[in-house]
Amino acid sequence: MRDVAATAGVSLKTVSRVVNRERGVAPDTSVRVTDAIERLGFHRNDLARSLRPGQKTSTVGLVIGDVGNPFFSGIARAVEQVARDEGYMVIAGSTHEDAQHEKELVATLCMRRVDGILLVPAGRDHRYLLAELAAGTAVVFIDRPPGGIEADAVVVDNVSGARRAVEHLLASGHRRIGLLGDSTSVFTAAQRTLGYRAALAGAGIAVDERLLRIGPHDAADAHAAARELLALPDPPTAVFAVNNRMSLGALRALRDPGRRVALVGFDDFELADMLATPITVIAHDPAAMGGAAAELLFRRLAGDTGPPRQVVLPTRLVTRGSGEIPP
Amino acid sequence: MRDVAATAGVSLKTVSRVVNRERGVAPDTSVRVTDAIERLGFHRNDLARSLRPGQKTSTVGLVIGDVGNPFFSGIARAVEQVARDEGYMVIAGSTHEDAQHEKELVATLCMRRVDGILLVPAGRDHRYLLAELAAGTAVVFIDRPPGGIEADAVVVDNVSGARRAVEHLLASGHRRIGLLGDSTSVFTAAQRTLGYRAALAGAGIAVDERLLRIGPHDAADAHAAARELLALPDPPTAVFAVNNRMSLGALRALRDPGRRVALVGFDDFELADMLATPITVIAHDPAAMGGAAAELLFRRLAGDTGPPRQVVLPTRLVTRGSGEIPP
DNA sequence: TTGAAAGCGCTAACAT
DNA sequence: ATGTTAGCGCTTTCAA
Repeated sequence: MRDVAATAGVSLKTVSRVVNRERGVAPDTSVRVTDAIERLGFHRNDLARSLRPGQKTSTVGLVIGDVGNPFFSGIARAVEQVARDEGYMVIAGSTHEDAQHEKELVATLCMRRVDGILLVPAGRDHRYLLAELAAGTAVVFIDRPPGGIEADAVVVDNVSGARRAVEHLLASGHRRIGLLGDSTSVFTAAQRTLGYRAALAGAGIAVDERLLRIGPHDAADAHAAARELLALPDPPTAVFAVNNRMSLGALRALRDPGRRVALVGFDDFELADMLATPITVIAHDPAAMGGAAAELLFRRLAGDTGPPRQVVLPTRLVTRGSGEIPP
Repeated sequence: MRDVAATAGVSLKTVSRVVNRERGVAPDTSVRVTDAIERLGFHRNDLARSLRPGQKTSTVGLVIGDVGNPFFSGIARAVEQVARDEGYMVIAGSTHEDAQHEKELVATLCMRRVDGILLVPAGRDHRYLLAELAAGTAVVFIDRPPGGIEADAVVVDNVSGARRAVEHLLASGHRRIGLLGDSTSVFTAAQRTLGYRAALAGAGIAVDERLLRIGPHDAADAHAAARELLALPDPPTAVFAVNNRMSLGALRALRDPGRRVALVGFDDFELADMLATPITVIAHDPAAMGGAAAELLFRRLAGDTGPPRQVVLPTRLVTRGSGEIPP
């Protein structure tokens, strides 16, 4: 910037004025400065800029489970869109569902002085965020609520969605319904398992714990777990998969044409309607969730200081075939 | 940091030493400082840190087409992984295949002083990067080569992959092969169209331009275009789709069970093997591409100053059924 | 082992 | 309409 000033024969402040489009610069001076900027290939250093107190970095942090998972990339897409409209950039990182990793990512983002953080938490205790919150960093939780602190959150109605799924299977006459449950440390998976239990309880059916497969975390694990279920002496006639990875695993295990096992999955996914047996799902909208969270964050950044808000998004049952297979 | 120094009763520099784990600090002094840091919830300001000349920001920029597209999110995932291992964060943005948008994103990243940029370019002219390159910002192109400048690039062998796809259809006896071609402004789509033409030329078949649908850009466009193809008086017996979005569109148009139209798509995708008719594809590995590009970038950041390198990754034909349907 | 002073690139406040 | 000065939070000499 100093070089530009020297080249244009003006002071630093004048260059600053031109760069930031402040008014009160003579047209010809402005042109001289613009020329110098062009000639020198100058870019304002936004790091130095945001060093001044009271300045924003115009950056938000996004912490998700895994960019490679379409559920999370759907969120990321929506967040990026909103951020872009607000003139913000997004720094993103994946936790791979590791609480320690989540903390490290958040710490790194704070050192980078992001104005706000959008967080799909992996851990359950977020008291480590108290200092940041107090320091004025806006934080909005996505998909899973905060633990140990009060903060904004946008989540899905997991329990009733899962309950709905299982009730749908019960309505078709299923009585032995398996569960592919992901790791209990994943909040949504735990909630959906509760919904599963609630539906069975509501129908007066005792839960057969042998039909529960808690623990598998990726599609390959889920595949193995689903095979185990089918290999039981008295296998389930239907399966509820708590998320898209579980559904994928289940699909591969269930495709054996000899047996017709019903399947309902939580999370919709691309091509679910194009499969040999189209998949019935509890659908919700990751993009809407990401968008709502981003909107909430920017409202905070714009000065909204109301009490923490919790937005709960609805789910809907999409029947496509796999969930309507009779026992 | 000043507060920490005051609280611990030491100088700024001593705090700096402790924070950066420099040696030459008495153990008890170090403890006092660490306590103060803890008590004050202090985080080093990495922005200020990287303001000093010669300092890195430990940040790389990633410019892709669209995080929501699994092809790009596969790249992003691999890049993030490598960056993480190197202690870097990733700032990402999507161009939505708009050249102007690409330039703006790159400019923003430069203002944020990223150490390097990984770029899936939307435009064809990258001379605007010359100043940055000269200023020492490392740039690696992904999926599409640079235009007008010399720079590292990791790409896929598009022409021969596409040629292979079409030759596979020709080998089954197809003579009227439609093309779903995406926008010509997308480099890979253009290259794959060349491969299509080359295969037909090699077989001595004149290209029927009415079977080419150039222009559709998302799956919905592709769906409409595929329907147009099928509605022709003399429709194609096979279709080559130049990328995953085109394949998705084609799929939905072709699922009418009454007619059996063969399909080969460029880009593999999740569940391609689980569809009613499993899809034959020209597969390659977006993650490998992203990973290789990131490795190359970090080698540059580590001081490698060799001539620009171009890495060309192979493709492979994966036959699953849709490409083996006879005419 | 510790500290003082200078300065990175920028902008806010205050001249001129 | 333009310039001067100070200082953001840190690290880098250099000195004690």
